[in-house]
Amino acid sequence: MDLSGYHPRSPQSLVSDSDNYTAQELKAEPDGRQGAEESCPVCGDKVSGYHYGLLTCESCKGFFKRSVQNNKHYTCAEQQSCPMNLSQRKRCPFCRFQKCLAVGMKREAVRADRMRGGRNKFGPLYRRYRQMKQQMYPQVNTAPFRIKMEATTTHQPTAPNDFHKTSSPPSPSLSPAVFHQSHMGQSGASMSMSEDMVLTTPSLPFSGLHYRTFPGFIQEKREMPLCNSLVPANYTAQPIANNPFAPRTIQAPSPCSTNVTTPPSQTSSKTQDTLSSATLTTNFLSRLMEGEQDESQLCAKVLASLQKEQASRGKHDCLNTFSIMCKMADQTLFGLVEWARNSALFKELKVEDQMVLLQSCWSELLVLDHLCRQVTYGKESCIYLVTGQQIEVSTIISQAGVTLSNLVSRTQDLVSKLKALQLDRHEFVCLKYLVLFNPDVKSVQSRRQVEQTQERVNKALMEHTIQIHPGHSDKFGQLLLRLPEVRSISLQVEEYLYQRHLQGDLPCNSLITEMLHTKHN
DNA sequence: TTAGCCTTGAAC
DNA sequence: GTTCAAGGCTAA
Repeated sequence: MDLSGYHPRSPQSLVSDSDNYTAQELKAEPDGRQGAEESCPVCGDKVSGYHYGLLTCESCKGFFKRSVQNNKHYTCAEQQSCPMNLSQRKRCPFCRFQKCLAVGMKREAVRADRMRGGRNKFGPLYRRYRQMKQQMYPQVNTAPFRIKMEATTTHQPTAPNDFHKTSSPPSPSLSPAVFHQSHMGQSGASMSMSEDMVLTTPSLPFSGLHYRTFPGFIQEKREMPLCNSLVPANYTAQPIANNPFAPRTIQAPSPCSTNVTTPPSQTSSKTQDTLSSATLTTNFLSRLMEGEQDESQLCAKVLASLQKEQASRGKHDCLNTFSIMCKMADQTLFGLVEWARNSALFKELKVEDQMVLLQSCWSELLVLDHLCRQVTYGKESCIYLVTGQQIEVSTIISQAGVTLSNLVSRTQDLVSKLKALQLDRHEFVCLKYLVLFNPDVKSVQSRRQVEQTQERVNKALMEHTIQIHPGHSDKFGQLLLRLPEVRSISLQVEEYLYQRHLQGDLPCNSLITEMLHTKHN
């Protein structure tokens, strides 16, 4: 196993003991988010540290260990969906163990030889998780945001499907987003990030940052503290005319209540077979959609990160535009890594394979993410940033060098093609999975498993395009034909970023830098 | 069987 | 020498 590839011991590495966010720190820090006493993802009890792959409490650690060591086979007396919390965790070991596995506890971390002490292969993984947590939930409570914000135009955009509006306000703990709203308020704003360029937000298509999401889509049900509470329980998203990201006529059943591995019900009718196949595809796609990150949350994280970065600098030491862009990309990348890590399909892979796959495709995922944002929100002549700001393509091209201009042009060309194809959200997610599950990556151990998943996603994408766009028979092929260009752009991005890094332009303590180093080492 | 505390030992 | 995630011990 070679984990060093994923955690280079370079001087630029983020990973250092002083940077690590230990379980002790997690418990001790008074900060409202990261420093808060984290709760066990299985039962909600207080975590005692990393156990078998993730932060859990002492009792679930012991329970998981006993279950695996003694090869326990529990049964559930109910419907295999027993509530799991501090007071009820002892009631149903079956559901408890299932929850342990579902949240990502790893059987392989329980030692077969029962050897005590020492560290295991998950050490680097734990470090990575801490690092991600630190980056994704920075402490931003008190430091003033020193990026200059200037209100320019009064603008109160209306969301096309703003069903969150009447709900309760977001949690006060979401300080970055709250800050953003209170400072940008009802106005458009420009962010003077450097002397060389000013980004403006002349027209945001959403009524409020907190409620921004892909229009027409129900919020993800799980792990969505921001939006989940804002969606009425009985809400059903309605398709929006001409909105490629709106759900179509085929309504996906709740992913929680369906089992994609369940064979179709017995029927001899060809029509029914087709319907069952369509349902299976829809269910599978729904599962893929489960882990999609909410755009507003990502936006809040990016803003928080920028705020933290700026707060740590001197009053007259503003981030330049390139640094801000890098920071945005870095936070987006953290989000993508988190997305992959939370994916049920991805979790089935060995940790080593997860790492090499992510290491191989991170830049492609970034490019795809960017493309999706442009297709969804972007205007023809603007680039839509993850922060909700827009920047004129002509401004970039006039001020950027040859390589960057070329990259922007190529990307915009691709955006145009994808817009013409009316890429929808399901298709976009499938493309991400196809890129992630690449069996051709060198040193993948479970190649067959990766291959099978890729084939499965491929099939789902094909069936989806046929179901949703029956009049556009070649859409599937057209979508796949875009992937080599995505790959090509991503390689050019990597090369460009590496050159900027060698020139000292890239922030050292970034995930992107680390990824670049790993590749070049 | 559970769960809190203790011991261990490789990695740093 | 320190850290921290393993396994072990044991009272409830």
